[in-house]
Amino acid sequence: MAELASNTISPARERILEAAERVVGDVGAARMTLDGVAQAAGVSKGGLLYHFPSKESLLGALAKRYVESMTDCVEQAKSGTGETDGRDLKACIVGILAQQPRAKIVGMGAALFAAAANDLTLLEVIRERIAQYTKQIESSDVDFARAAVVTLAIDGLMMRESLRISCFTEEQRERVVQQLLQIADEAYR
Amino acid sequence: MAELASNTISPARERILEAAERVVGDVGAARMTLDGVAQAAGVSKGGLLYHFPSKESLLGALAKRYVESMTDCVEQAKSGTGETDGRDLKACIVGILAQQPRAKIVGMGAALFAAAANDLTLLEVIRERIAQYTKQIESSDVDFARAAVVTLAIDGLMMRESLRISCFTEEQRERVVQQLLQIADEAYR
DNA sequence: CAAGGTGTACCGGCTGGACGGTATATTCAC
DNA sequence: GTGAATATACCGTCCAGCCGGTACACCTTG
Repeated sequence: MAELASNTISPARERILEAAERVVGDVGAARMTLDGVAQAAGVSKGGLLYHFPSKESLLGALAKRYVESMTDCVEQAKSGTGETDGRDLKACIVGILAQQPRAKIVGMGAALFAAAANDLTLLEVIRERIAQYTKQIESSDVDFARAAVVTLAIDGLMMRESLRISCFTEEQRERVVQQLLQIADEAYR
Repeated sequence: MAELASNTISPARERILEAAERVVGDVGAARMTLDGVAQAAGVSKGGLLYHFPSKESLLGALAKRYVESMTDCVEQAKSGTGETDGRDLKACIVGILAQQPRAKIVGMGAALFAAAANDLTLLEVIRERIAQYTKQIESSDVDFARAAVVTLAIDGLMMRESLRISCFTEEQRERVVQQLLQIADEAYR
């Protein structure tokens, strides 16, 4: 478990969020109920509602958590490889796709779809993040189109894996990641 | 119960499917109700239930329609550019991403997510299609990794647009498509 | 051809159950 | 004892699926 530097962290709160992700992955976004999440988290419904006053707030927290966790992964990979900032395209690839507990990313993707299924506006957080990133690669000296293709491919792979419709073998997946790294390199000519 | 052969095209049936896509796009997957779809299609709920005996069957039809429509787009683009088969990577790009009524793809993507939200198993159709396509690019003489990246980027862009979180300008999007075409070309060296 | 029969397409009300949310009770920490 | 954290019971709403009915287009058959 990584320690979260953000706001006050309640252990129960975290347990609920994790349980919610599990439930979504198991039964699908639309069939995720508050009772189900509470049961999976080992908490009563009232306890759940204490931490998240409404279903929407739970979904919102899930979406927010997704963005934060994603940024964490990239940040971690960036400091790990010692890349200068402005060149975090490769950190995205390594940080997101080569993550050790693969299930983490899959679960968070599923949570994202849950948020989307229940309320499209909950995706605003993601949209802002994408807008920010798009602007970043546009204003830097990197080849825009190549960099954009890399980010799109990352999204595509994540989506497939979250929806469990990815059909790559481990070896094929590794080759794809290597290819993405190469395209990212080419973008820095 | 009336079993409909998959080929029979009832005008009402088609109208319902289109309405369902519209509703999903408007209110989100989880808030899609049979009443809402029936109203949007200009039929009564009973009429809807006549064509689709259950909500699941409606969702299933939506997913199936998605796959079929996708194949149609590619097939159409392939015959349009006169490419030899085995080289339909570029046809995928042109057929799916450069589609004229953009809303069509967006709507179908939304429908796909609706199906996924209500029942993960409905995605089996998509999974099979992806498996088939993965095998195809693996066994052909095309550079597997490059081709895979192209398909992933297509998926990523489609997903972003279906979820309305894409932030590209028209001009940027065009450059991305051109870049994909170029990478597809490079894959055939 | 008329009268009754049969199948298709569609309608709209109903209901049982599920689900989100509230109100209230209880426990625990300080 | 005070307030945070958690549990239980309950309420109102919403919705999927069912059912009985209608309209109409066809057969039959006498």
